Amino acid sequence: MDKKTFYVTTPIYYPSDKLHIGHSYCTVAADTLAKYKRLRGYDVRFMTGSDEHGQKIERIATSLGITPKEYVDKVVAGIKDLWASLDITYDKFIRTTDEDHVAAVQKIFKTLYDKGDIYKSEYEGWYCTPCESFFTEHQLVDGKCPDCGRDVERVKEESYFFRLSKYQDRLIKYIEDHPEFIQPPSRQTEMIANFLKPGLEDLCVSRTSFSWGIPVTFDPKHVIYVWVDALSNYITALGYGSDNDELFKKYWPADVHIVGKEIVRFHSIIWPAMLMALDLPLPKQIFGHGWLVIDGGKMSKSKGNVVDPKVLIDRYGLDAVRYFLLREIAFGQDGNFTNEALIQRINSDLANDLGNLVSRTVGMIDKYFGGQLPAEHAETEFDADLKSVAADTIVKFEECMDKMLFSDALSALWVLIRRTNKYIDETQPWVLAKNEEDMPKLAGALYNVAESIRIVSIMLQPFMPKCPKAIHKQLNIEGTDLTDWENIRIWGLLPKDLKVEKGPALFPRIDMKKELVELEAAIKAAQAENLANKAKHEAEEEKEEEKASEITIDDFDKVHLVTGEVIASESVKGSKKLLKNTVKVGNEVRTILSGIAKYYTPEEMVGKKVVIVENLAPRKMMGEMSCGMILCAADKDGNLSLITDDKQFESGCDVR
RNA sequence: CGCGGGAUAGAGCAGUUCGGUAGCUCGUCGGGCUCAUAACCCGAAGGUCGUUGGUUCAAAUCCAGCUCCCGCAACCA
Repeated sequence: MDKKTFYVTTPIYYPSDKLHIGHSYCTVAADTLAKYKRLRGYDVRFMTGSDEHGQKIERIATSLGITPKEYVDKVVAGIKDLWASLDITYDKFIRTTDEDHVAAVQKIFKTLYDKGDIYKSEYEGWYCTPCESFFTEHQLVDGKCPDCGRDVERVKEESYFFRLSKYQDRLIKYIEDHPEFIQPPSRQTEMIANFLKPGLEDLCVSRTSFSWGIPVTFDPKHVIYVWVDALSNYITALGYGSDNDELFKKYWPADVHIVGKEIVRFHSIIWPAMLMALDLPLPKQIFGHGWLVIDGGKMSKSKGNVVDPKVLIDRYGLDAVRYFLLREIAFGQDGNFTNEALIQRINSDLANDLGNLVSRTVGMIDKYFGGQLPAEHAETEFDADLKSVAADTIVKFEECMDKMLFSDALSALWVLIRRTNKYIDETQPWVLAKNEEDMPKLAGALYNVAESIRIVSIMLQPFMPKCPKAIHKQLNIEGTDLTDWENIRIWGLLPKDLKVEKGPALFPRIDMKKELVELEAAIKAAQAENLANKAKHEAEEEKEEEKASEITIDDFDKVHLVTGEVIASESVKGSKKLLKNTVKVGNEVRTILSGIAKYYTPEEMVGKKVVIVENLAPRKMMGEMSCGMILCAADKDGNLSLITDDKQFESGCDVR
């Protein structure tokens, strides 16, 4: 008989920037669910990917002087890297630039057009020329562009529209008849009250204002806008609309689309309407998870407070990061991300409770029995309760996992871990070890602890890729069926004469005070690097614009360039970038501050014949007046190289 | 009156569906133990459950009003 299938997806992420910890959160949750379902014997299909079209990508690529495809190729490589470092076991990574996706989307668009669910009309809205962006009435801020604050103009653009309004009543009915469709329930309330009840407008599904997208086959000046392009990925990735739709037949409808709360709307209204239009079944569930918030506010690039998951993984390992994300925050709600909480979780839950439990257990078997238990065991009065807590934990854990209550599942699991620690205190192996006649009791107690650890390790597997394996190695059951879910309820499967191998600490304790300082510095450094990259993008974008506009010889004459000789140079207090240079220009001596400290030492500067902008308006920097500017060549990474006078003329020569 | 979420011990949260002695983790204090990663186990202190009013024998929970915080308002997980 065929196994039951389970199809789970994450959103496809927009590669306009590096992904942050929030994206990791969503993907780790989906991966944990996928791993759990595989463990429970399901035939799982787990998909993630990237949504690569659109104006924003086009613009970034242009500013970098590369094609959009070259740009997204680079970002996607980074995303795949990140997923590898978190052990994300996706079965398929779809890219909306994949050929088969493009073809399928074009087919879907045509089908909907032929059906009359897509029609051609005019899109009317406000247009900001400098931003090249359209806005609706609502989006404007005081009647001006929400991005740049400049005036906007009323424009009409020919566009294709999807008859979203047609499906409004069917959607309301479907959602009301299927209370499990939108999770958690508060999202359902929001969707109905906020969007469905006020009425749906038809949706603009094509654009002519940019070209980086999938062309409409029968009207190529239009590209298909994000809705049809991106949302369709969930079925095109299964081969829908291609010659081979076996996967589609097998896995659709999806069991759950895991999405962030801000895009629940697209997944619970637009996407189902599209599916209805295509006469396809709807996904069984849309789960809208919450956000990781920092200092009470959302993480955003403009605030510069995004957390780079790589930094955390490098410092603490993927197990700890995955555990923290799913334990600390109730899935479906917002939760705080703080460095303190992260380290605290690692220390109390992972190092103290779990890591130490394994360590003390294996340590005692080593110490009292030379690493191998004798086969003769005796019971203690505490055994029954430990076994019953273990049994209860399994039931609770399964219930929580089925409802995607990851945090509660882990919380339940830790009840068993603590109970096991307590069992050690109750049985007092160190006392039993003193009497020869208590050896069977001692062996039995340690055996029970090991069994409990085995059961814990089975439940841990979906959450942590590494730690359960390390435990199995220490218990000598790596790769056996003792780690399968089928064997989780049977107490006593470990060999009676269990042999153990002490390993390194699973989660070393972290010195909170010291680590906080270092971690903060590491996060800041990563953020600063991101900001610098962003600034570089913007600078290059500006350069691009400048290049485009030609200047006349008169314009050039305005800039007065002369040669000068650096006769003294010193670093500027409080600045890492600036050098204060004393420059001789003919008979004149002037002070010029220059941001080249990273590339030249003051000693190197002295004696250099440089080119300066003589008539630049003086400017104060770091408390010093700078008169003029020293010219440098800058490569694409921002490295600087002085422009010098090849024949070493006297200083003060005109440069033209 | 645009919509949604939130307000519970020093911190972070659960409990609110279907009213009935206020619970968890961390932190603090005290004790126990010594196998272990200064860990583990036990105990204690600490809350007028945002605010005002209502229903009820009984309200964190139901109803009405108010205050403050966060988010959304057509692609930020």
